[in-house]
Amino acid sequence: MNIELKHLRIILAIHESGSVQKATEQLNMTQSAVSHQLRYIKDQLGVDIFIPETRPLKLSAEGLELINAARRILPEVEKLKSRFIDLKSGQTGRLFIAIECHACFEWLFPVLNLLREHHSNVDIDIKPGLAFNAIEALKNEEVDLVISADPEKLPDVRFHELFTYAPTFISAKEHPLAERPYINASDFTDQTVITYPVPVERLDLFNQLLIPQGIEPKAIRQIELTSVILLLVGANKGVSVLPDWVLQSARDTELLAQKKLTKSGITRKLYAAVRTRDSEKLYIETFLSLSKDVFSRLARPR
Amino acid sequence: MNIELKHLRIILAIHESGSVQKATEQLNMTQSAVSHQLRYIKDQLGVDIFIPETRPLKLSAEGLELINAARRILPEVEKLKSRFIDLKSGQTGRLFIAIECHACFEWLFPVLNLLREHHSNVDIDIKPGLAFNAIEALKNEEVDLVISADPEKLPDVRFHELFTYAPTFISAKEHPLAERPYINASDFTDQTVITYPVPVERLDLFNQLLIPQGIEPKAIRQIELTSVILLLVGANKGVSVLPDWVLQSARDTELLAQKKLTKSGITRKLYAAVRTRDSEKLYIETFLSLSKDVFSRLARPR
DNA sequence: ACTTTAGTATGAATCTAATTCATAATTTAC
DNA sequence: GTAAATTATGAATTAGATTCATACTAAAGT
Repeated sequence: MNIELKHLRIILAIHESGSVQKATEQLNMTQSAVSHQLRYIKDQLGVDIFIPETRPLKLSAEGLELINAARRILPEVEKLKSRFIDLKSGQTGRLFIAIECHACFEWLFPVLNLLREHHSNVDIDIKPGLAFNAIEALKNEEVDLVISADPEKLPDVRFHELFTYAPTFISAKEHPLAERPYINASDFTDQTVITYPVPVERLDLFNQLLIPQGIEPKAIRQIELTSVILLLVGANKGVSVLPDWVLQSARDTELLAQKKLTKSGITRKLYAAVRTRDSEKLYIETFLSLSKDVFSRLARPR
Repeated sequence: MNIELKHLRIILAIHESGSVQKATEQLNMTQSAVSHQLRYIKDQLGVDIFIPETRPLKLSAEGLELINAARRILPEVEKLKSRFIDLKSGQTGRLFIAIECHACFEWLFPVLNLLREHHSNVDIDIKPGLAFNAIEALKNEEVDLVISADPEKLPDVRFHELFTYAPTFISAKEHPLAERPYINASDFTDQTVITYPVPVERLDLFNQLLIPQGIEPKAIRQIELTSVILLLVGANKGVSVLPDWVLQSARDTELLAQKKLTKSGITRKLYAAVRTRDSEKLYIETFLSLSKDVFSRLARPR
């Protein structure tokens, strides 16, 4: 016994319109096609749905049951379909984010709060602990967006540029290096560097400057909170390198000296990586534009 | 967006078995067919159901929703299908009965009580007020079975013979006609005849004997209850004609004389008329065999 | 009761969609 | 890295659905 949704729709249309003829319109079928299908359905179920040779067509006892079932089942299917329309367009969905850049919490939190206001039907969350292999997690759909500074050319992943920033050296004002116009890699050899508690390869200072030049600082001290890093540097317990926008938006920077790295300065770009097929989803687009908004406000010196 | 039950079944089978390959068995499809369908479904819904290039196949967030929906919808459809299997076989259904023969209540009630015991899932009822056009009501599915003494040759209706009976004359023992070996039509001209309250054309006495011979009795008195008719006849308030089995099963017949009608006697047959397509339904068959059982018990003189 | 009209059923032809076969491309396991 | 298993794909085939033309049936009008 083969019964499909199409058949339920046909039976329902005939019953509600009162005749095969009238049902043809809403079904977009010819009278003949409907009639053939009606016969097929009858053969499949083994019983007459409509009492033969009556006009207007009258449901049989069995037909009534079929109608009742159709009225339970079809709305479920319609709900499913509109759910998928929403999912596809990004009215609803899931946005799990992995961040490779530790300082990014600073601007990401406000962005997500705004995003939640715009898209209350989207499940938004930051997934920690995936930073090292975030792009892989993106492909596996463990996460849906990765904040990364290292774009790759991948067929299924698209990197949307968010903004440019400059990793910037900071020290206490009384620190000897505070006199320099800029800081070189070699200057770090006898310094204690304060960093976020992540592998050094993921820090701009190391992957852009120290590792390429084979230089190691005297000591590394790992601190979680940006404000504590600023405090320790201000107290001359070490030096650090943070994105310029962190410094511009932070309070209590009057004790600090800020210097560019290398004579020409280092600049980096942050990207939001998403699966290509998610790119045009509404909440992804909103995320991108909100990120730029929030960043431009943060980066504006106070 | 076109989505059918077939598609839900395919997705569910793939997910539950873990791979397209394994799903082919329970779907009775080749791997290629499943793969083509999977692609079609993806195109229709506009999203990936399974995360591409992973094995074992892993559901995407959207795929999970689809599975959940399938698990809601498919059991409903299965329920519907097994309901129709039951309906077709006669495990369940409706048995509305029209009776053209008024005396038939006598054996019909016990039959229906027994039938209810055997088929608790069948909705059994007697529909009064359809007696004159009962076969039409049968075709229109207002009723499902008609007790009739007048079989017709119809394409969609089958008449199952139930049993033979003899319309039998009764009078008080002291009544003049009680001396006769048998009763003729002409004997009724000066009699008061007690009948059920139905049109005379539907009474055996009239349609078999009096109307063909153009004879009218002196008076007709209509009484609903068989026992009251017997009482009145016993009290010599009139004569009557009832089926022999009514007389054989009734108490208080010692005051009555019973005579056959005409020299050769009149016999009639009762039939159960059902729509041909219902003929092999279980509860119809049970009805027929129970009717014969009950009748043979009733007709056995006590 | 007969004729007309509207609706329904049906067979053959046509068109569309599904399936198969053969084979390529991927992925996993060793 | 190679072999084994799984999945994807294109072309050919098959099955299924639809159309067209027309026959049939039931209701409405004369």
